[in-house]
Amino acid sequence: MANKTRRSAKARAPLTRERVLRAALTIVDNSGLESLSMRKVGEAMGVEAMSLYRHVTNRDDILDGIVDLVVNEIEVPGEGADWKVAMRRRAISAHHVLLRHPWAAALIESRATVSAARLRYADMILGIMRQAGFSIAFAYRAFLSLDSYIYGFTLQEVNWPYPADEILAVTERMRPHVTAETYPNVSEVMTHVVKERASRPASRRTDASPYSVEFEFGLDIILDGFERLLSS
Amino acid sequence: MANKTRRSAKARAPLTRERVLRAALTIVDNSGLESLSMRKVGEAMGVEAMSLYRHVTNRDDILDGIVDLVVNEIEVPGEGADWKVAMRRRAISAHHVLLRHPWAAALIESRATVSAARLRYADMILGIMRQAGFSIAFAYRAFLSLDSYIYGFTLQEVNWPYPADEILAVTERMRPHVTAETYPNVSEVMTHVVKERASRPASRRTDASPYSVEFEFGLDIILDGFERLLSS
DNA sequence: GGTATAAGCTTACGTCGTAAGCTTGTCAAG
DNA sequence: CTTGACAAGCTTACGACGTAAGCTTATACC
Repeated sequence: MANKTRRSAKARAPLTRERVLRAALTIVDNSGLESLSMRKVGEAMGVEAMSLYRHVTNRDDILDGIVDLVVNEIEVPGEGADWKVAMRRRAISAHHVLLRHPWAAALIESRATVSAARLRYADMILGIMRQAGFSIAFAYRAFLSLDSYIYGFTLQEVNWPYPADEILAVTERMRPHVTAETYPNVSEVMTHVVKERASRPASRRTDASPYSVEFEFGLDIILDGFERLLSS
Repeated sequence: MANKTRRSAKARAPLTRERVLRAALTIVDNSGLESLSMRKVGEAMGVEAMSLYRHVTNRDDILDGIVDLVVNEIEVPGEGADWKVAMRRRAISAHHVLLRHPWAAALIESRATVSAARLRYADMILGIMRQAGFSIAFAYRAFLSLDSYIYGFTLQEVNWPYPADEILAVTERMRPHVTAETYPNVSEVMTHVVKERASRPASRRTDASPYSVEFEFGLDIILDGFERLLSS
């Protein structure tokens, strides 16, 4: 009772920016970006919506905050490793992280603010390439290209109408509209994908995403391109 | 007066889905995605918001509709041309179109529905590659990779804090936070970009986007990668 | 005990998408 | 010319949203 930090009847941990962002992240991960509202975040913390404004400046600030939480989840190997291995690993890590938070790819690219977390991220990646002998101009363009690919691919992937394990259901639903007469090439690809998935081992690796094969196809083309330019 | 199609005092063209979508597109192009509301579209057409529901099913339907308008603006060369030239041209066309409608890149990728316009688009591109000797699996992956790059790059570009012609102002504003001590590699790149822009002719081509050099850097890496895989 | 401060709360405003049902102009059938 | 059906646009209303302005209350220090 006479506890130094005693609070009113309904005791609860005090609000902090950190805790607000965590609560928001949970909501967004569970129910999607569109269901993030100040009122819902408040409710999740047992607090009124307006109380949040003591700890974050507004809704956009929350969005920027959870983007940073996600960016910090991406693993960037130290500068010691071979640049190609390092770039490949961080690309795959980014891919995984963005799949774990399917709303994040869209949000990261649509936020104009460049936070400290993103600066740090960019700096590490540029550093790895510079140390490997990339010129400044080359490292800059390589970074832009590779990140464009990573975000673009993942964005398509997470917004694909249905998850990869329902691909059979999807194709069946689309079949009536996609026939050899209407869209011959799409039709051809659809049957190919279905067949190829059926024959693919249940999961190549336990942690692999359903589209990691396709992701790594483009990734390796880009990295090989860098390598060729680097040695010329 | 006794006109067969006489309308009430305040005459105006009748609503159609087409006209609603055009009005919405104008609003979004002029004032951004966030300011598209049913009420504003109605106002722009001299009509109440609820009247729109006779011609579109809801707001999402409008979004799908204007995405299709934009997708149809992308030029896809016929199947006759060399595949590499054709892919390069349509990538650059897509890039231009997405810059003309800066909200579109984010929206296209975040819409789950696959419209007829997008199916037609995909079919033409797959067709060009198939005809050039790409296997089904190869064409599928190439299409995914290239589009990931195009959308990812443009999405970063349109959300860049400031347009390219203000790049000097931007760097100056960021300088205090980005120094050789805090983020050495980003700092290095920033000075390089500023210098390089200063020496670059005002515009390489009149219709070129400010980042077309960077865009085509990654584009050519990917296309060259396809070429190498094709001939092996 | 007194009082300043910070944390959370209440109320309120303007905006949004859209459900439900109403009015009115048009035109074919009788 | 009347009738009545139908389509197009309108009115009203509801619950959700972000957040401005100001209030209350619990704690911390003198």
